Amino acid sequence: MTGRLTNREVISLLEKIAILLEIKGENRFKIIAYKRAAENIASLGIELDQLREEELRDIPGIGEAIAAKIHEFLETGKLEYYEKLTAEIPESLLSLAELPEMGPKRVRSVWADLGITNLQSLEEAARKGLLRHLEGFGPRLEDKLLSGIEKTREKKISGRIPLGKAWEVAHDLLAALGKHEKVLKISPAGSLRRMQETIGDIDLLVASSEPSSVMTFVASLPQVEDTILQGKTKTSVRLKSGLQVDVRVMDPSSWGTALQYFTGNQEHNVQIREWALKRGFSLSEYSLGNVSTGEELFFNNEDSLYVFLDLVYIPPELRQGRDEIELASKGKLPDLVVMDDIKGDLQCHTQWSDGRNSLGDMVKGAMKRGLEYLLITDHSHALGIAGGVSSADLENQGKEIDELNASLKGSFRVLKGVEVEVLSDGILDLDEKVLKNLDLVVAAVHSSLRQDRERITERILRVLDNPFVDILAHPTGRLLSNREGADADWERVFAKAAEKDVLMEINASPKRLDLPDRLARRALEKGCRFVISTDAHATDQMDFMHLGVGIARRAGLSSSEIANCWSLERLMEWKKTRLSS
DNA sequence: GCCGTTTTCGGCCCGACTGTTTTCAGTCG
Repeated sequence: MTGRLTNREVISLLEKIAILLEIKGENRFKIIAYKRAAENIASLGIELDQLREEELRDIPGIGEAIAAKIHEFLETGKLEYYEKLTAEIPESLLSLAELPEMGPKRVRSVWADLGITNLQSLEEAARKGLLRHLEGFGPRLEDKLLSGIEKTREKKISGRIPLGKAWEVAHDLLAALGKHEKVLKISPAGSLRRMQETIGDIDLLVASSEPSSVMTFVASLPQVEDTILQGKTKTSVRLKSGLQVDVRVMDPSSWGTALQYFTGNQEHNVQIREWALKRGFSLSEYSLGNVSTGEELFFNNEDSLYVFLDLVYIPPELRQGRDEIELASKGKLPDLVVMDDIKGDLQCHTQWSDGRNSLGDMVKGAMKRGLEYLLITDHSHALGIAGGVSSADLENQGKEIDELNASLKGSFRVLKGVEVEVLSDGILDLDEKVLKNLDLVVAAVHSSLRQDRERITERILRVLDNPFVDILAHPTGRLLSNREGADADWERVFAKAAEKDVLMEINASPKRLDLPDRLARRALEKGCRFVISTDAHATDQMDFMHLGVGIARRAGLSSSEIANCWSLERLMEWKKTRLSS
């Protein structure tokens, strides 16, 4: 056995195989199979190295051949098939395939005809004007490739951005577009609408009978750097921030099919179109065509389209190309939590530690957002960087909270809490006699996240065994596109959390989104219950709640499983029974 | 290479846009 391999490494291997096979010119369905397998692993809530080879085959899209390859790779750290493949097709061609406009055919072409195997030699050939002589190439493409190479070097082609950031950008664009008089309807689409944790580009769908006018307007917006492409119904622009925005304009009569198509994901769309075909209908973004009669059916909303196809409406967050169509056909989709279900926020910070606003302001912020209760959870003192509170501070804060509650006369309830630091051995930073006086206790790991799996797992399990801990904050500790989460054995963590009824947090901070949806789904399967918390360090950050709700919906969570959807009475009753058990 | 409410073999979504063409291939989603 070599060092452990993560799912990420298996996904990367399968993706590389797919691209190499494309360059090789293999059967395209074989290529799709590798890509599908990689995608399905990406949304898996369990580490592959915890599964036996037979169990790998239970993952959709993974059959005998790919299971055997994954198994070999996990066991030996190598894959003979891959080594043979790269002996035939140079691995360095993968870097060419990452360039915009360079797909497998063109990569093969420059390699086979000009012997080009890396970015430098491609750039040289383009500068010398050698590429334009290849079949299907020309001067325009040569220019595009050169600028693509340059942008890649300058890292100007932005990678995926966090969901929260994408919503900020989209919000402005939607507002601007909404003012255009020819815009009849407008909606976010794509991964943004599906609330995926990171977003590659922003997709917007517009209904209008004058597409060209709308698209010209889009290209003229002040945030736009340049127009990547513009056709009759579709335009893509790059913003000054580097982010790409795709706008598709459709006739309002096609709104239902168009929004369905443009929301995806790709795999869900493939499945829904196959599902429609089995029923004799061909689905496109324009309409649903009856294959035998040629009759076209139009849907002005998504709901009626799904219902026509003998399904119930599938919320965008569940359109992941998993088992959602099968569940929808049986009416077994979960009843997903919605923003209106949220009654309180169970993690926030004030000026008592590293928050920007006073306790009173945070309470006002929560009331303004229609909440009924707010748990104050300043950091405990071990987290020096955050100016954490001592037990004496907590006592004084408690008095402030009592006074606030007295003045609020029951219209809102401020709850006493803390985000208590978990030390490296799993011991808490505050005494039990302090913790037991609080309404709810949130425990969090902020340090030594890089401990090996056994050690960090034992550490978290010890926290879950502590009878005073009610909530485990941001369980993995990851920071999106910045820091990987802890490598804990989540199967054991979730089993223990379910046993002890410690609530798993879905932290809605755009930097975190933790638990991630794939792990939250797994936790749900293990019987866990949850909270969705903003972790607000200022009043405006209380608006992060919708991001957390999006992640929860992707995980298939209902309000009954989320403690801050409960009434205050039920929440406090729950706490009481925990203390007495 | 995967998969099964037409199938264990023969299928495996559908269209926009660009640059190269002179009717289309390649890329992208």
